[in-house]
Amino acid sequence: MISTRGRYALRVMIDIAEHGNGNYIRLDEIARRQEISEKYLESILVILTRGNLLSGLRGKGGGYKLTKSPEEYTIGSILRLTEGSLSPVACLKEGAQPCNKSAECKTLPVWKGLNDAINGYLDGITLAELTANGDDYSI
Amino acid sequence: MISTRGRYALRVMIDIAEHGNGNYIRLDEIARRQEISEKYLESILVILTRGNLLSGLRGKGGGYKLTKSPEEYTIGSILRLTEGSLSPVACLKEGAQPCNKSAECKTLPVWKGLNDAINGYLDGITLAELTANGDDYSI
DNA sequence: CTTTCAACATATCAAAAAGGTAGGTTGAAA
DNA sequence: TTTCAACCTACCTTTTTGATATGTTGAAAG
Repeated sequence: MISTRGRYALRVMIDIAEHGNGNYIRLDEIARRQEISEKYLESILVILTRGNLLSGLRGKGGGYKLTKSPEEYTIGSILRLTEGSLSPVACLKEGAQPCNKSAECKTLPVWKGLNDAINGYLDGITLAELTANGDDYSI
Repeated sequence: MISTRGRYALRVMIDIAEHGNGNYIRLDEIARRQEISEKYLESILVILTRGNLLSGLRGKGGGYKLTKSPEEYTIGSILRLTEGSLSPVACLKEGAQPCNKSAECKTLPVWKGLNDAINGYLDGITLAELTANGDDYSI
């Protein structure tokens, strides 16, 4: 359900939040710390950068840093970007053409409810709550 | 996330609950009504039968019927059987060898909470609530 | 102003999963 | 003993996942 792309993305965001302190961090440093291959990690950082969750800077002193403070990222926003969508079924994805049987579909309310449960849960947690210096997020 | 296997399985269970009335229903009848190919549907019914959610009878007058009343099936139990698992990550699947980094894993609590949210929601709905004659399950 | 450094871009690839098809076998009942 | 319909095994195509390799651009230090 959640692929390595999304899981790694979340780990990376935590890593940058904890070690960044507003400075740019190099890709190879993150890769080493998180034990992810540099090349695969790069493809994930591209997504996060294009989605404006991170900003990248080239050349000496370059790397990646957060574009906002950890409290402003929900886990849902990170995973929706990297996974493409968190919808349990295709017909609930953003921009999906509506199913012509949606009126009589007996299962649709289940998927809608599940969708809300998933997104609601993940949007209730921020990146700050997962970092060492963040608040504890246990319920 | 939820594949056609699980989605079809749920639709089929609703179909049998609504049209069965304790009698055996033939596969081709369900396939026609649900507009699913007989062969693909067969592979799904095998899973439901092996998992004892349905019982099958061969020969004339044969088919499939529920093994218990619709109120006794949770949606979660149907989907867990057909999808294999509803865990958002591999390390939370039943019988997965525990990750050696689980102690320091900052993301594990997120996955555990998500797992609980998903299974809790889906185990809170029964098959009876999705059938025409069942109760409305809206919250 | 050129060298260095590190992000950015593109192309390719193998393995696994999803989704579906085909044909034959068994067992229950008429 | 014939018919019917579930059951079983094997195969196949397409898509997704999870990478790897090679080269290009742009920012900054010297």
